Amino acid sequence: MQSSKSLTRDFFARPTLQVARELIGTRLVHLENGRRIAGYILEAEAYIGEADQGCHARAGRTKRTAVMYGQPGFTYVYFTYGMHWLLNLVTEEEGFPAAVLIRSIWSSESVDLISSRREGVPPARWTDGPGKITQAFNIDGSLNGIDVCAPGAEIFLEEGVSIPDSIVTKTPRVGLNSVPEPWKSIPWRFLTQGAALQEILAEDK
DNA sequence: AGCACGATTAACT
DNA sequence: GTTAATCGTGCTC
Repeated sequence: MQSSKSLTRDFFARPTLQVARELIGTRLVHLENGRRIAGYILEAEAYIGEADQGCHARAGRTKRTAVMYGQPGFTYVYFTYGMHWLLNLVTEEEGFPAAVLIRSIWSSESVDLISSRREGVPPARWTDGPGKITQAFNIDGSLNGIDVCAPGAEIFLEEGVSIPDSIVTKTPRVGLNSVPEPWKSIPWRFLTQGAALQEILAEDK
């Protein structure tokens, strides 16, 4: 049974680890020319404050990181490796820089459009990486710093399915190869997978 | 002004 | 397992 209730600012104005965990199972929606492109978030990572040496805010407030210092519930979309856009959602109170990186999604709406943007790729690989998500959902820097809690927002989140703790795994974050400990290994990545998850998704028709 | 590198991906051996 | 692609950002000179 699908719920269409949108996540409000209160959801994002909380500790980042809690937001990252609870985003698992919610639906990300990109309203593109009025058409819904959507899917269930399966993997997310927390980036928390200037002390976190894996977080971009370790460099302090710059033009790029400014949005992380702003209100929770805004997008932080940045460009990396010269070719990929990555989508984050800003968390915690205004003034404290933190965000959640959306790393993996199970595509559920406008799959024909997603398929065409991921030509030759099997469905399970359409959106199983942060750069793949933005490619499939057509998200880029023009959508940086938008309020996902505003009525009619182009990007927003909806209550989706309930994912029990028994099928949520916590691991170190991915790709922080030159980040010092303890930040490199701290388990701030949340993901869900497996047969039990597939059953939950299959029942949400 | 120059430089090293990255919250990645796809295509290799 | 390794590596190229490709460019904005932040740091150093």
